[in-house]
Amino acid sequence: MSRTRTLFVTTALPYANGPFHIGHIMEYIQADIWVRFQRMRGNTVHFVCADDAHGAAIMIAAEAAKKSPQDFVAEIAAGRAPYFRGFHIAFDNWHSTDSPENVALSQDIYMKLKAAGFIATKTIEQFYDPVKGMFLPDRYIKGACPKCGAKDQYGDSCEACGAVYAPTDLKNPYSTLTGATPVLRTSEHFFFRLSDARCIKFLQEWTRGRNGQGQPRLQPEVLNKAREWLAEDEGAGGKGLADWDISRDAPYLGIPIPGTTDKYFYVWLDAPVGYLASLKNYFDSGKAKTASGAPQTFAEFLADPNTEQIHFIGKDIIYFHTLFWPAMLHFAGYKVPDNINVHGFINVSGEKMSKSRGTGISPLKYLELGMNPEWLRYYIAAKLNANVEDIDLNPDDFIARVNSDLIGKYVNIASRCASFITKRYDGKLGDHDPAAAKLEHDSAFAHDEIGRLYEEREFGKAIRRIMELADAANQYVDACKPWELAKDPAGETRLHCVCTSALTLFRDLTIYLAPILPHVAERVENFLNVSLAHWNDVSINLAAGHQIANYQHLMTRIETRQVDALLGIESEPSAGPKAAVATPSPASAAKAAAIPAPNASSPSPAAQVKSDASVTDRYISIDDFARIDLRVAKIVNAEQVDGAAKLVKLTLDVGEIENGQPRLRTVFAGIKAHYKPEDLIGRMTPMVANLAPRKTKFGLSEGMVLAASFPDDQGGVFLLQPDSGAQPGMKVK
RNA sequence: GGCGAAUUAGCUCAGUGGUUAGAGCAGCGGAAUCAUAAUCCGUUGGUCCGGGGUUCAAAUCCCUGAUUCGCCA
Repeated sequence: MSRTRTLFVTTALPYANGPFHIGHIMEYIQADIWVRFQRMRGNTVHFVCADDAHGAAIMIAAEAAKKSPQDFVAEIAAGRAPYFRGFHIAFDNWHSTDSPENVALSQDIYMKLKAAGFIATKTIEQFYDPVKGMFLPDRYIKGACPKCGAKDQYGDSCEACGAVYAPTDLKNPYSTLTGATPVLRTSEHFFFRLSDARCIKFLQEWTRGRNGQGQPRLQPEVLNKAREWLAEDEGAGGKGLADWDISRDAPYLGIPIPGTTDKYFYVWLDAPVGYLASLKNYFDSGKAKTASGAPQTFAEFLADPNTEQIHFIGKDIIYFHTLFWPAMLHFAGYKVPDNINVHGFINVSGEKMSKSRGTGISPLKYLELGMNPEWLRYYIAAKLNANVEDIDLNPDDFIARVNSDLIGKYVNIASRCASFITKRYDGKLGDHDPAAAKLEHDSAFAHDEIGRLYEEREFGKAIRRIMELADAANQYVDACKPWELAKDPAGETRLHCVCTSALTLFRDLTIYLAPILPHVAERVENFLNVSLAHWNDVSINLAAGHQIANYQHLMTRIETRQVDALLGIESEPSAGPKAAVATPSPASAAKAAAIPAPNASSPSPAAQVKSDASVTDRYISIDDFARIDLRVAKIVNAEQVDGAAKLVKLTLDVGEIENGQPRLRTVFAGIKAHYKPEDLIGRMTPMVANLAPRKTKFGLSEGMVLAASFPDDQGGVFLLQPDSGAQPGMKVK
């Protein structure tokens, strides 16, 4: 086994002016999967990120919200945790660029660049808002297009005719902050001399370089882009890199530039330094440990030549991470990144977002609807590869892929074998089936190939390979027909072997899926009573006599209605006979939206007051609620269902009459563990009377009764009950 | 405007000069009933965006057009 690695991994710093969108979550999931995989390989990983808390946009947004920037950012930051918990994203540390560490590091880097002759000054002319008393970022200047005269165009290009120009070309320009006519005003700016020959030379080498593992530092598409910027190709006009303006005049929310009284670092200078600030904060807290468990300082860690520095980012911020960032670090004498791993954007239903509509899928709403985070982790992993490609979250595909792969193929293997072991062999495994030896060997042997795919961030290919193994395992079970062996006393021994081998294959699959499905993997550890923490655990033999726990279902299927609810699609009114007219699948008719990848700290987007989208996502209308036909039901009978683990069969009187007779309904409720049937008879409870009937193994279920519980039913399940006096059939409203 | 990327089955995608273009899912037909309906076997389905060219041979290389998406000025 190769020696273990020490990794410092980051995701792009999110700009602290709004909650996370699906693009952020995608990036975090991608990086989290990769980090978990590295840890399973025995590598030491420090996985950190931070809020990007500076810049004009936050300053202006905070002012609009009548808050201090610190309070404004603190509120955003306080809302981060539910996303991480909810989606199993395990950062070691989360910090802020508005922190002492970041001030010290940014100023140190600047001073070193200055000492090395990389800082120049130049007087430039910019628009200034005389009312507000500040220089205006381009984003806050509008005016009429100089070409076609269209009004209210931004200072870079015209949305009406497509003309491109400078803000100073606008006719009748005005400040979007105050409406005032901006005036041109000069000031001295500081520049990082990217055009310096030393810089060009360094970047040409760095971009083409390889990391400590001998792999290219940049993906091919990213390298091409960088080479274009570096004007390495013939015919590029030899324009090369322009110096980078790194200062902003007061008032500005940022870090003061040493030696000045009224100038601050441009937010994009101190934003990536936030990676180091968060790491330093983590080391200073004493929580960071070496592989051997010894404490280590931030300085020691960065000075160690074996430390690998890896950044996950979206394609929109390649420029900053392949030019400025490595050059800044290098010429300030800091360690440079080993890899910049770039991903594309995530679209929803193949369509890009319309800015006015807000975001398409709210991660928070996903969680609030009780949807399983590992569904999304799996689907995103299945779509991700190592290329800079946009991926598409297609609702129908999401449902099909997750249900088919995870429930149909993967979970099913455990589900179909476990009961034999529990019921017939007292929960103890048997010998392995000699006929499965090749299958078990192939499965364990695949760990190299699958590991390589994870390492290369080819998660989609890894999943494809894993599912081939799942298919093989199901075929094996099918060929051995344990249900027939079970009928014949002579098949007893072989039945034991077959289930043992199948569960071994399931164990392997769980290890392979563990970076993607950490919560399921934990539950399988309990179920199989083994550790699955290491990639090489696939080679450990599950011995005869090994005790396993009772199987509990590991994952349920996604239901279309959940995805519809997530997308804000209203379901068909179910009152009355359903029209036999073909309607497009609700999911495929999803409101299209695309979300850009997390933009580490783009200072350009205006400080949109963007709470609207999340607010409208959070509520339903009274009409939505009225669609649910809630009625009081009397439980006239309740009985055990043979063969059902959780279900109780209820017979309900909802006050309905059919052909002069009371029409009673049958509902299967998953409350067996919490109520004795005989205690239920005679009780009143609300039920959803217009829930679409659903076939179960035990008969048709015509509605559902309402009960309260936490997710996973921890702490019990409690049937609701109306106050005394309520009669069957009364509407709940 | 210049440069670049993408376009393959109903859906999501593999496939960078070599049999008759593949997979998963969906669909269809069977089988099975261990599994919280989950499985297995078989099978339908393609103008590889359009057009032209190079080649014994093109989804693949070249030219050109369309659409989409980027980067740059």
